[in-house]
Amino acid sequence: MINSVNEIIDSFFTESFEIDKESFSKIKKKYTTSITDSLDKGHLTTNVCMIAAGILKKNPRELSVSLASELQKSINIEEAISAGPGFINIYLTRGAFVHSIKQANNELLSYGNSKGENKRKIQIEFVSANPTGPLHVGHGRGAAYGDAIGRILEACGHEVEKEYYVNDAGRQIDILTSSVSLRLMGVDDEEMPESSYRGKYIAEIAEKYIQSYGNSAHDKDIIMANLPGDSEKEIDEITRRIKKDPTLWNSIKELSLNEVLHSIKHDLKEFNVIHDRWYFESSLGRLEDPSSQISNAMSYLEKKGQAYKEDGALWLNTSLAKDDKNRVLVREDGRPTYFASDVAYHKDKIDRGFDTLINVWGADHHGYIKRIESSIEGLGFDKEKLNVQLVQFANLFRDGKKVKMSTRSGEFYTLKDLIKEIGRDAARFYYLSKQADQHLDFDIDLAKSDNKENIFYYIQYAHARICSLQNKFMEDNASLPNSSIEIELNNYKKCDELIHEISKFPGVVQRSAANLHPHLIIYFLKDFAQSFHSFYNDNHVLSESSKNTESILYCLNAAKQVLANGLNLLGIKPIEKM
RNA sequence: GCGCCCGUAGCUCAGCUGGAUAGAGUACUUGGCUACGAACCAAGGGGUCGGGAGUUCGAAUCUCUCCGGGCGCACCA
Repeated sequence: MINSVNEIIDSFFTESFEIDKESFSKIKKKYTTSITDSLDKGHLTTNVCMIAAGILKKNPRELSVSLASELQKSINIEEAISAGPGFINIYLTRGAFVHSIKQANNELLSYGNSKGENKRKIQIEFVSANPTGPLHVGHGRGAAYGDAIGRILEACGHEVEKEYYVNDAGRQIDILTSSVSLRLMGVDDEEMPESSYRGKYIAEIAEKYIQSYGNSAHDKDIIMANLPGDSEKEIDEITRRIKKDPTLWNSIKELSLNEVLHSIKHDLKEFNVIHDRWYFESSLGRLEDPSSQISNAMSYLEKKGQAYKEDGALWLNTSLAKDDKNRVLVREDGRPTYFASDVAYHKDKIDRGFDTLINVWGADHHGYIKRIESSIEGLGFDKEKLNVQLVQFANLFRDGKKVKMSTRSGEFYTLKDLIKEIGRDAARFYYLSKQADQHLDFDIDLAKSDNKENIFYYIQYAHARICSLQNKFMEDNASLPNSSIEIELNNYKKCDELIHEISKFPGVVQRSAANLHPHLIIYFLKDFAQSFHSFYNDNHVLSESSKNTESILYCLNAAKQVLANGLNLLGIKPIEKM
């Protein structure tokens, strides 16, 4: 509908005025026709006259009066009125206005989706937590966010691949392996080094290891003798000693990594988050191997003159792209930095042919963005391909107090705990309820409460109420109604506000996709639920005349579809019965 | 010092590429179940959108500047 209005507007300007191409494209670029926020301004509104007035040096009011009379000729438009400083408020014919009810009833699950004129191949990399322990509540936010934008982008016609980058090659994995090894040697809670992982899950992994391989531990007295005082050096020295038995090391490492990955995958599945691909850092290969991906990436950068040797290390000239300083790719001693792996990984992602790479990162990584962007430019690609979305940490509150979390000691509130306490869908909902790059105070008590303050249930309640009405109706009828005849004939108008809201939904989904903002859907659903509850309270649907009841129910089915589709885009299952 | 984010009602927050009288929830004061689910609805008060300047027909929204708060700035991962 908006498109056909825009066509009239465009031809009005191109045909009625001697207008050069440049001015017209300026107007076309700036003006908008949109659904009004409330019905007292009509159904649609456009600001084109105020935009054009400045460019054509005309009076906006006069423009709007003549454009309004032009618009009124359209068969879908009942009336077009010039309003305010030069807006045009458009009243659609009854048929055009109620069209969205039919559309939602016909398209069902795909109502709100769009075809995507510029369909892109998009990769979203998210969560990517180091596989050194269970996911905690901080990871949950990134998981919910990445998954939701994936669903929303797909609904807008894009091709989306979701990926988890597994850092299985670095020092953190060494520490994990050492931690498990120490447990196997019988090191107890008190004795565990400060920098080791000490959570309960470490002991559980050790237990698993014993079950599979028996207890073939290192000699505790040798490993633990004369360790350096500095806690970081201490754990590294322990690792060095344990690694002297490579067979044992590798078997412990392999089992530990598998166990942790298994639990991460399990938690994500419980959270309704599925990654299409798990990409292992180790698959980039080693620098010693000249045919590995990481070697290829490094030599490619060197050949292009982007990387250079200095003080025995290999540096990337990132400051050319406005990074503060150049960064080391390969250390003096020949070991690659984490950055080197990341460069190689991003090269691989681009080589795989994605138009857009969305990286969902924890906010503490924001200093890292410029560096990666520079490396992408250094590789000869447009840095616009990369879109980094930062996710701020979520603070949990219970009884008005912040829930404490200390990661190293292992006493932390895991994602699993959260799902168990408030449920998967409520957790997803509240993670998504605020723009991702802003701090989120996650109130556990609120998420469990059962009043309007808990907007998750407020929205679900609207859906459940419609289901309940339908069930009641079905007690005496064979099937649900399939038209809104009384509403179409304008005999019943009390649903109008709701219909107006139904028609807004596809636009909300598009905006949400364009900005990568799932929370826009949440706030829309909240307002939408409010419109419904208000209608429901004022009107007793099932005691209307049978014609009216049927028409209303057909309309409410469209409303139910909007609620369901909105929730589905967030990865949340609509509730049919509270 | 440099970079990123934030500052909107007492509190928690919405506000889309600039648009018409700045919105919700909560709290406070009231009213509404002999009807489909009261986990609900309705009404009221509450604001110099951190301050200032600029761009514009029009600014909470864009630009600059100042103030206040948070975070990040490794040959760690």
